[in-house]
Amino acid sequence: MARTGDDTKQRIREAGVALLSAEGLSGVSLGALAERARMSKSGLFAHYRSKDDLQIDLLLASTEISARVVVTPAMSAAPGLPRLEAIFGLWCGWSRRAGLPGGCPIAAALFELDDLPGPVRQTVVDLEARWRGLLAGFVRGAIAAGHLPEALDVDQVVWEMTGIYLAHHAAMRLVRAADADDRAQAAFSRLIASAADDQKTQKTRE
Amino acid sequence: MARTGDDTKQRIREAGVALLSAEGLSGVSLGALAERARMSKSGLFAHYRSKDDLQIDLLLASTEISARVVVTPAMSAAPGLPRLEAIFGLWCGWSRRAGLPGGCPIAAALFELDDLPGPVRQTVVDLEARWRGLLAGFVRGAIAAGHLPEALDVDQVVWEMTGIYLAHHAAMRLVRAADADDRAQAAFSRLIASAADDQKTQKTRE
DNA sequence: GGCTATTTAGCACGACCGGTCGTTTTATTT
DNA sequence: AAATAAAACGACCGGTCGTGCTAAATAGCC
Repeated sequence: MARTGDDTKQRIREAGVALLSAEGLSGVSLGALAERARMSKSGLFAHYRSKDDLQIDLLLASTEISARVVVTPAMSAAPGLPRLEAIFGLWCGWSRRAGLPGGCPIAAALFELDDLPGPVRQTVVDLEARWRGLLAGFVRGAIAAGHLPEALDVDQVVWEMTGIYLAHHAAMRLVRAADADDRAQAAFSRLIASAADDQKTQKTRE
Repeated sequence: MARTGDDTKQRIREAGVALLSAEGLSGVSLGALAERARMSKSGLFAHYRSKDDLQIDLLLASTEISARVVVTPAMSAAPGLPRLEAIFGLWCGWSRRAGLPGGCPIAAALFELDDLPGPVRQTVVDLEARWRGLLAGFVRGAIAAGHLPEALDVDQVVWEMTGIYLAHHAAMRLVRAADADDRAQAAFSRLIASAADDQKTQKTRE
């Protein structure tokens, strides 16, 4: 078996995710990626059916990495609120910790594919929904552990966590603000403190 | 006097901001914009020194619109907290209210120009800083009016408002979530409520 | 070593990119 | 009506884009 092609594909994915992180979806062109993977444009293209296919594969590869450096390590924290706090801390700036040269590829793609339709956009939407569901599970875990009130609007908390993450991304990448981590942590702490007294964020709709 | 060229430039800017809103900076190519402004590529280009120049002009045009539909109307609200609440409400989804076909051009550019350097990026950074300063002024206004505590960390509040705005943008444009406005409003209310009791968000550093 | 399947490279294509050219149209002034 | 200046035009430059088609290299198996 020992097919050589798998090694090459691995190389492509590595270089591709790095490029995706650094320059966004629009920066991932066949030529640029081929150069970085040290192979010809057509040789690279032979591994994919289309550019959409490539982009989707790179997005999936990104989530595989994030699962490895964000979700898995968070599971070693105690269930409930500690685990929720762990995953948020690991989430912010995970791309840096994963050795990527730029920011979170999915966050960038979120804004890049605003509304232009197509399979790539759908992939991003799906990945985002899945991640949102995963976060919601962590929040529910904190509720089950009695650390957060039953009546909490889980989706609202996840929604606001996403906002903090996006602000962190922007602060890090665009403004290059050194205090981004502190700001994000402060915002998250306030969110949790506010969620803890069920007065403020209790569920209003079904 | 009565120069014809100004009308044309006006048409270019209008079509350009619309295109920028719909497809982002990368969607604004000379050819595509020329087609939408119903003129030739070269005729369009004659109005600018370079593509960077064009993009910068369109970004400025966007802020002019936002100033008209966000800042100005907010000034008619009572000074202090009401005015702060007004500008936040007007901020979220302003592009839709301004008749643009897509989302906030600056927010999109924020993520599109992650880190690739150049004059366009610098423009976005500057515009963002200016907007941030403007928001900070509104927050300080609420403090001056006695609606928010003196010890409040103003920048932190602005930072979190930005997060809510970005989450709102993503929810509207990507997920097409119908409840984006409600979510944003709830998050903002919680932020203000939390800021009102100075325990949580008091200034820690200088 | 030769056979065959896979993997890579080479090459060409049409479309579009940002940008420049000389020319034609349009409007203003005399 | 003639002269002049501004504005828009169409053609075209070198490049890069995504994507096919074909040939060369490289592997595993007998």
